[in-house]
Amino acid sequence: MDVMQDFVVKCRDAGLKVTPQRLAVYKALMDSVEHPSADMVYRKVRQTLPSISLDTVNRALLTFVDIDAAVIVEGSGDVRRFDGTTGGHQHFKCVKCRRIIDFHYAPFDDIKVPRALCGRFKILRKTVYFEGICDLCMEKI
Amino acid sequence: MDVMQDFVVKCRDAGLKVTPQRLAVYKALMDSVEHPSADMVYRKVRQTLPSISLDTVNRALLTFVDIDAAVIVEGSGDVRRFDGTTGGHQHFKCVKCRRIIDFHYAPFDDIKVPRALCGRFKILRKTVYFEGICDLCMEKI
DNA sequence: CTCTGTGCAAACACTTTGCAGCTAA
DNA sequence: TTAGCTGCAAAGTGTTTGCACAGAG
Repeated sequence: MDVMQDFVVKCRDAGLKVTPQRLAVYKALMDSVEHPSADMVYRKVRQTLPSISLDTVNRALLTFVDIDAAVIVEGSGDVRRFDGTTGGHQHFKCVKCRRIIDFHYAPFDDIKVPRALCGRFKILRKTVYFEGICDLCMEKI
Repeated sequence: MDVMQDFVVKCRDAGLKVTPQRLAVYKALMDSVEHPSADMVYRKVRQTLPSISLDTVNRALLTFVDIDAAVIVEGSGDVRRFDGTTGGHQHFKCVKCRRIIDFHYAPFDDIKVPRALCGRFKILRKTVYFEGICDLCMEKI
């Protein structure tokens, strides 16, 4: 299955137009491993689409979140960062360099929602999230 | 044990001065259940200390995080919010009204860190975090 | 007395909004 | 053709920084 093709289908299903900008933003997001901010995506997209504006990138990313084609990475008070891979992994964030690293530990994939919660709220997203100091930053100390 | 007394000790241990501002900010944070932003704390503190500035509140809160007297609540791209209770509970956040609700489910208190991670990184914080739509917002739909 | 903390103000970074022209469907 | 999208510009919001003075230790 082609990732870009899936994306086009997702847009169509949501009644969204498939524009060159959206395609470029999505591609840049999917090519990233660093869980980029809007600005990081903007810089990358400009290499192929120099006329695009930061606002468009921002709006595109937020739209992707709406249609479940991306997620906003959880984190403690920092710039908003995105992830084009919407499931099947967890995040570790370095509090020094702010690098976000994916990891996958199967037991965390589908953790149980306490009864007290699922009765009262509609749970849309469940995450396990770690913070700490990464290997590279440890060396520097 | 007195919470404020503990705080004073924590400051002293860290070599921080115990100022009226810090005491007031800490008290306001501990009296809050809404996981306030700097601005929310600021408004509350001004009722008792009208001359305090937002910057001081902000700096005080960040200092508290440094000395482990508070944590920044995890969340997906939004204003920074604080919690004076540093452990023993988890957070649910409503994506509509941005309300943050504490819950406690014992199995989440001390989740296991995958071997692949703890070898490479120094883990400082482990959280389980849920997002969704809260009871009040469900009614409105 | 000394050195940290505070208040003020400005700078900064990120995000959001309004609008006119453009373009995918 | 036309509803939705883009680019530009400006405003808004939240956060950080520099500095002189004040106050805790």
